[in-house]
Amino acid sequence: MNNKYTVSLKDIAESTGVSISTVSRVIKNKGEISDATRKKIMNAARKLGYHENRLSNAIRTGKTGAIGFIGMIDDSFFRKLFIRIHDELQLRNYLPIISWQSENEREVIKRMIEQRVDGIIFVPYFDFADNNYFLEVIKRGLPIVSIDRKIPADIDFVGTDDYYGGWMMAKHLYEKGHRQMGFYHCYPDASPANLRRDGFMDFCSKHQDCSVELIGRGGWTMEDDSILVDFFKLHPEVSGVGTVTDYQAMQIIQLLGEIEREVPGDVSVIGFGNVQDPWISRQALTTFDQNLSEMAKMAVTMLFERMSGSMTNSRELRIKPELIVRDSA
Amino acid sequence: MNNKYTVSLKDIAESTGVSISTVSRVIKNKGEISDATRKKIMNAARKLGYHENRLSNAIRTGKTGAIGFIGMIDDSFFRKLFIRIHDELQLRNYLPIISWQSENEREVIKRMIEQRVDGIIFVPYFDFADNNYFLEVIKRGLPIVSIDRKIPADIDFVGTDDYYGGWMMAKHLYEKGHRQMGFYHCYPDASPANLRRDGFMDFCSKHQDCSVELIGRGGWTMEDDSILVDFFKLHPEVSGVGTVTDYQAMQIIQLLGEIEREVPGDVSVIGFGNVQDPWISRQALTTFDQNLSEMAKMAVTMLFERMSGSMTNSRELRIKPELIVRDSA
DNA sequence: TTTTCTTAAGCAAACGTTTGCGGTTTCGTT
DNA sequence: AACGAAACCGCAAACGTTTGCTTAAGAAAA
Repeated sequence: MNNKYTVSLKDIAESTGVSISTVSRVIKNKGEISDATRKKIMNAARKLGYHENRLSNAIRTGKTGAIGFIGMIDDSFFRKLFIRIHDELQLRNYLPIISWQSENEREVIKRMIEQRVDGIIFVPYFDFADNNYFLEVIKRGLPIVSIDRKIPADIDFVGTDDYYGGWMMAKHLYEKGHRQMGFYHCYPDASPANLRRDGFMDFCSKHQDCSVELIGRGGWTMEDDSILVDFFKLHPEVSGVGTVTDYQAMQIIQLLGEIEREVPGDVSVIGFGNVQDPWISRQALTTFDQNLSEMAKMAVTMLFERMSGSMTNSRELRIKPELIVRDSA
Repeated sequence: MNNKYTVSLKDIAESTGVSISTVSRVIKNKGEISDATRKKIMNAARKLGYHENRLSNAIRTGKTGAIGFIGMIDDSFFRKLFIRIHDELQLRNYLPIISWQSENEREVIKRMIEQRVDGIIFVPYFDFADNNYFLEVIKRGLPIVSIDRKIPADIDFVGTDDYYGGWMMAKHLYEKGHRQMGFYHCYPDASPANLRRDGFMDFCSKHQDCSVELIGRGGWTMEDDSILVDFFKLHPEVSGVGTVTDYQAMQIIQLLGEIEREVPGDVSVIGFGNVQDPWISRQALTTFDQNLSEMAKMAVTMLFERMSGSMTNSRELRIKPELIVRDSA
């Protein structure tokens, strides 16, 4: 290292007049060292401000102590997920390297391999199409686990049981007496959203006295209020509404207020995600908790299992979301 | 490396029958190589899936290509800041290693030094008290820049001109005709919040026809609605309210609605931060933009200047926030 | 044919560690 | 006094690169 601020074993060795090996043994507390030299070396190390050099160890052992996290943390869900993953990694004395790219993940993965991360946790932003490079990387054995959204590759996966969530959402509304349902669905390309919709629709199909209508078209947030307004003009009988995210649910509740429909008096609304940002609303939202802590813990556990080489077949783990009944449904 | 999935120059050399040096020269495009061997080596590299090894280069040059980011990204402000810093780093082909710790930052800094990051961007969570270890690290020359909150150490700083922001906040209300002001202040330990308050109060003091009252006590969010309700019972004449964050502003606006005071008809409210989460509110908020892109760019620029060793004295840069007039004031 | 020049590619050292092996003390026993 | 054992510590190789120096071979010039 030509950095003036990094201190090496060599520096300590030279300042104390012993060999590098001896210094290493003292620092690592291995082998037999006399008390005199041990003290001498420890003092020098403290004085010089020595810090273990993970790089040179990484070069020998192949373990950098860094995990790559690929995923945009703009969204509240992904951010919370990342925070918990960070905490799990911190417990294991690992450090996360995080990056993302809007168009494709190729460059980011490449860059992380260059940095020799020990494994990658991958949260796809889109449903994944071009995965040639990805497959190539996996084939060579880089430990990877993906979260939330399954990609067409044979790798470990941890996510929410979205279909179950959608099903239970409809079930709850049904048990509360609602028979005319609406499902607000705006994520045509997102498999978790599609699964929730499928669960919701399937429950309704299975019950003859239950009807369901799809609300919405468009993108991630509900920019165009008229979609919902028009829907309720057309279907004034709908009294139970399921959504894909808490944000949608909140927007819908606010909009319903503006067209003089009370929640949950006239219409019940259920969200998904249990985001609970303190400012999101003053109306306590009935929603589904995705148990992010569990997801994070399982993802990291699976990654480390794969890093230790103990697993062979890829696994898929879907955590059941938990209904949180509050005031909106 | 004992990882089966990493490919070294040696692997390429062995598979093509040339020396490691030759392979290196081909990969790095340095020195004179015959077309035949160049092609042979390039093909082998592609086939084996070679990726540059930053670690072994780091061990020689002292440059890892990784930057440490220390700061909790729970808050929307810090998250957006981090996202922009990430983008700035990505432009320079650097990767961020991110971590934080609730109690103190000592362990995190230590861990990042172990990882031999080339520099650290530090966003203090609290106002910083115990900085012995910190100073020690800085003294040895690790390039650091801190953001948003100044810490008692002689390091580069980039932040918002908070005092100016508070001043302009009051000025805008004043120019809109308000003479009875309130300032909602709930962050006793946060210097940016204190500076905004100071600016706000000072403006009011400088104008004899202008009175100001401090609202609030407590933590980060306004858990206790009664604080505000009581305040307006006591001071019904207050018509202009400044706050420290957009979240506070939004909560206040919502609460004002509940006690039948119209915004901005009866009371004007200004936020700070221009968070603009799409779900934060349907009421367009008058607020101050902190120009996060500029902050991120300047922080990274300053860090790289220091990394290149060109700067000596520490610098302090405060970016003026920009008033964004919308519908709440 | 011999010398010089150019081109192409290998050798070896260095970066910071760890660790098996071996070497040198020191001390206790006979 | 001589021996053996234990305690302590250094040597050197290895991890993957880069790069100045050296070597080798072939071509051009003398």
